[in-house]
Amino acid sequence: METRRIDPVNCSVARALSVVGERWSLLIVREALDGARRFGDFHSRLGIARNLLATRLETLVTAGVMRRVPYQEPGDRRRFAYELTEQGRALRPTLVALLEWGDTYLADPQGPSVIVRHRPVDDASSCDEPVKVVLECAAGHSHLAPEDVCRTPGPGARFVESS
Amino acid sequence: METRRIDPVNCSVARALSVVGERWSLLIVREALDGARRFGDFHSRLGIARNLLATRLETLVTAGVMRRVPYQEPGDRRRFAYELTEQGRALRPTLVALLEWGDTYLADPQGPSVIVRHRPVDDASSCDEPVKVVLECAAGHSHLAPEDVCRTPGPGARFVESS
DNA sequence: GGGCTGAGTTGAAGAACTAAACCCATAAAG
DNA sequence: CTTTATGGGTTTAGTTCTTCAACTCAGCCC
Repeated sequence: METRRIDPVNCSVARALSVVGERWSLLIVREALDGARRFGDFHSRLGIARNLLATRLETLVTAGVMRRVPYQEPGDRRRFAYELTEQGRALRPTLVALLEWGDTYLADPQGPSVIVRHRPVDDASSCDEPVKVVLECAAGHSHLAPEDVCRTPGPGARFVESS
Repeated sequence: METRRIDPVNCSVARALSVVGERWSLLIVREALDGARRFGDFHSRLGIARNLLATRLETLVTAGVMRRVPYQEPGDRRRFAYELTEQGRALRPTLVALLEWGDTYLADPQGPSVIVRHRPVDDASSCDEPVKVVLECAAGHSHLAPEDVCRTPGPGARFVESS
């Protein structure tokens, strides 16, 4: 029997992974969300090989996730920093989801090493409660369980035949 | 089989990525969420090399993301299928977040190829609206922007020296 | 000039990925 | 009872990615 299925490779998940699916990309984005800006920041925080860091940063810049901005500190030469674009900051939910999953199933015996809180950086005034990622539908139903959702073809769907 | 696992940083994101951060792992989980069960399902849907699929499935099984279950179809020999554990199904929000990010920034010109809807598989009765992932804090503030959250140390935090 | 620092490059070794051929057990066909 | 087909892998060979360490380069500081 032939069935038509959504082409699994023509899919935003696959495209997203082709940009941030490499071993270090999401960790680089995570450090950037946490304030890393310079080559050496990323290198020393992550322990990634320098050449790999260079090519990853370049990949992320050409993909539009990060931006290479010149800067100059007084009494120092002109250098480059890497900062997230809006596209890069939009990866926050993905990282929170991964963090939550890791905390739940691969936890350090001492508990999570990082907690994401509801507070803009450098603003001590707001609510500060831990943040979770939840699935919510357009009709307003929130906290959907993984079983409560399914994939359906969208306008850009390609189909493949399979037996 | 020996698995490498170079815990780069003590963080659940890094630990999560050491399980599902390899090139195909999340796509395998995605196909499983969409109903793939057998070796050949994954192979034909994804086009992944067979040996790699075999080791990925083994990795996912030993990591507790999938389970290897024997089954037998009438008039056929006993075979094995791979199904997600609860831990594996819990990756749904991560995949929805990646899908959303890909749809927003790497979209196919025709629009998304996949839409996730609020409906249990094979239940035509429920609301069917598209699903999004949102950040929500324990105090009930919902739809937090990436800028509204920050990382803070948790009970299991390790600290490293850096200059 | 000589040394130091941040920001990379280069190169060799090893690990991971790909593709294609091969293997094995069962079952169905001849 | 031999042959062929099929699902589910394993082997092998070749290519690409990662890693680590060593090297370069430009500008500041003495």
